[in-house]
Amino acid sequence: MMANAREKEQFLQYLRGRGHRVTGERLALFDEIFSQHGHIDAEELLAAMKARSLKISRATVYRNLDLLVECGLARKQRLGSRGFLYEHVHFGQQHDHLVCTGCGRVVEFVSPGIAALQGEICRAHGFVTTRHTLQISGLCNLCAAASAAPQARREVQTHV
Amino acid sequence: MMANAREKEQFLQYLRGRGHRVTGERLALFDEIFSQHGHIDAEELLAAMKARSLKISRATVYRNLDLLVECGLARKQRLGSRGFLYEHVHFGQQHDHLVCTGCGRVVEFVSPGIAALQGEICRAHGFVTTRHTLQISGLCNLCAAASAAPQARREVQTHV
DNA sequence: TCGCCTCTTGAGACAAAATCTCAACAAACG
DNA sequence: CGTTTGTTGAGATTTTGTCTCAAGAGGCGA
Repeated sequence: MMANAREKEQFLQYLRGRGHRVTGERLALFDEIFSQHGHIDAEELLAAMKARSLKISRATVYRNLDLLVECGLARKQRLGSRGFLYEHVHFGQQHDHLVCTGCGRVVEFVSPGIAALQGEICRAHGFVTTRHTLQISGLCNLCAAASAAPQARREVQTHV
Repeated sequence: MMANAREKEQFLQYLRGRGHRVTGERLALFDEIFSQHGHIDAEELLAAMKARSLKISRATVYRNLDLLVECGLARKQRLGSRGFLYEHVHFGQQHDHLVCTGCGRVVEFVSPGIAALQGEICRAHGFVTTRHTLQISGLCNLCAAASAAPQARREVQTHV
């Protein structure tokens, strides 16, 4: 049950260190996002909390999700065409995303090689790599097959 | 003036091959996006066309931008927190983006190394790399400095 | 513990971005 | 040239997220 003790401690330190208040809503939101697996959007998070009879408003969810992102306990990303998705972050955890532009499927991956090159590129352009994010978009095998099939008789592009 | 002749030919082939009609609006939109440099959103594109006294509606701009993306002549990406940005694509051209999450600045870069690893990762997960996109988010030097300064006296995190 | 100060919250208005509706229009084709 | 059917335009609608401001509550000193 205390699986997120370190993260919660980090959250409390962050709040106090910044002069922010430790409210019931903030703690409830923390618990909720750390009980969720994978990516979830603000609206779903709100619904999940309402379903548990927790009283919290949409505005508060949005505001405090940004707070969690600021202190590094959550990531906020555009993985699909719709809005932002959030996911909680554990100590030392780091992965990036492969997103299918066809069906929206998200695959997590870890690539030390890319991480290293990414660091080089950031440095070369004067970027700081804190809280960086790397995202690759493409078509998953199913969507690639689906999009190729209906155009099977399409003329071969002679250019390139 | 015929600088985009190959691309326009590709567009016409795409339209005819799919049974789509070659309309004045589609050609005008093609000309507009290929006359623009860098990233531009649908609304700006619409405004630019209106400014040239071209008659076209918002819905048509959105619909046909998607068409251009489908045939590979444009890229549609979320580079900022707001909506989508579009850019035209030339034959063989390929670059990726480094986006500052602080100020929204976008830097284009080319990294053969990352491209290769990206290909490997896609293959490993059954993704097809056509029309792929790679995006790195971070903080540019200015934003990093700005965000570090006000918190200079912040306690050192003892974890990790 | 009490009370004050100020930050935070909630409900709904508001704003921004993109899609949808459907009648009028026009490209393609014979 | 006329028919067929994909396309367009204007505005309503949906979606996603932010803003407003009065009411509520955390934190701190006494």
